[in-house]
Amino acid sequence: MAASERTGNGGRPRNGGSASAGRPRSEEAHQAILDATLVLLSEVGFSALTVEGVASRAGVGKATIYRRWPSKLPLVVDAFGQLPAFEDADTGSLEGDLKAMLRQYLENFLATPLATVYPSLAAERAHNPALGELMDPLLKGRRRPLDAAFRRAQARGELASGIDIEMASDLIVGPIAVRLFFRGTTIHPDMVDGMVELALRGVRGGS
Amino acid sequence: MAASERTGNGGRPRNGGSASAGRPRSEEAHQAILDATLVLLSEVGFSALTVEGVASRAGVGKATIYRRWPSKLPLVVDAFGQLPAFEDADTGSLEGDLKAMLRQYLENFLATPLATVYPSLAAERAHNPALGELMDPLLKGRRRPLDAAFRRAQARGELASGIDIEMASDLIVGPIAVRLFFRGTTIHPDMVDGMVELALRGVRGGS
DNA sequence: TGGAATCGAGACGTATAGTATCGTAATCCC
DNA sequence: GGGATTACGATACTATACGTCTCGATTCCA
Repeated sequence: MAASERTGNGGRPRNGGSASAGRPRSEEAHQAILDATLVLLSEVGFSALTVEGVASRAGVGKATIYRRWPSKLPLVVDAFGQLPAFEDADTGSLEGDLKAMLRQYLENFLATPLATVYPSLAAERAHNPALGELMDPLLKGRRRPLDAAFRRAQARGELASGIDIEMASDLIVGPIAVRLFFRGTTIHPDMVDGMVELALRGVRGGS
Repeated sequence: MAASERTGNGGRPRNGGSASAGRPRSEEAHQAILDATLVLLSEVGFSALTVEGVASRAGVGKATIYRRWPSKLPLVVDAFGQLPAFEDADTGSLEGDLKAMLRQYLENFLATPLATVYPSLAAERAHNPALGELMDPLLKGRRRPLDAAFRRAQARGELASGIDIEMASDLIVGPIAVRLFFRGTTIHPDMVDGMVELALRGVRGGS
């Protein structure tokens, strides 16, 4: 899988364990390709991203790319894996944790052009189950600090233990995703606080 | 071919108001193109949708398509406009309204392959501002019944008048969009109730 | 009846995906 | 060291799709 090819030892020969002579794959080229992919992704977006463009920007031949990734999609998935994710913040309260993490994530990733990879991959996975399987572990990992905050809150007794954390996490992330990607709205960092409060207290609870 | 060629709004000539001789645009072709677009969209998805495929499926020439839509994207946007949206439900309570509307929308649209148009358009708009402007009125219109339910609840005193309806609406729609499009999860209609309750009462409010 | 704009069909040029083939360069094994 | 093996960058190649354009025929208006 692509995953095994980017697990640190990127410049590995094709056969992981068995005998392998010959020139090893260049780790430099590997990283240059991923970097170029991210740069181009933020410059022209996913649909205008061409493999030839990546090759040229990375200073490698096309074959060097196709030797590592079967197509443009897994390449972008791997590049996606190098993007900043949620960073755990343990402030002592659930509300504080969520606000801090969302602010950080917003400023470091969602507000950058790189964030457009997200809806592009979402669009593709709908008709490409293999892509979904490639993405899911990545997505899950990226969101882990969020789930951890909910679990800490439960441990503190701050949150009912019966709460469905997955659903709660969707409730926090969902509105931001919709605004950003579907409605094309920019989100001011200050708006994050209001959103978190609304999600925590509920629409009906009133502010 | 003896069909009545109504010069309706759909097949309007290039010049809206001024004099126009010549054969009028075929309303049949217009609708056939939109229909074929939707069929193919659900069959192969957006990225694999080809204008040639649409032309062939609709039984028209490519020029007939490009005469009406400058590119594939606006065509898909127009087709998108023909898809089922929220249907207003006035049950007497906000919770009832939301549950009913979401269930209906889920079953009539989100659970069908047609729903994949959504993330595709979201992906494109990120790097195509013109598309965003084309979509926004459509999106706003589709969500209007949802906003209306919130306003009714406010009028009944069921909901604090200070609530930001746009944000509340995002809170309802967001989790579903994230599950469906980003995480690739299917949503059982029964799950809608739990989501609405969580959004209304808040994560912290209780079970 | 003639002008105008349409129709379906498809040729055309450009661009990109993905494959295959160059000659060269790096590494392993003997 | 030397030979085998594999990767390297570069580029030619096939196939597909976009968007433009032309064709003769059709349909409507004046």
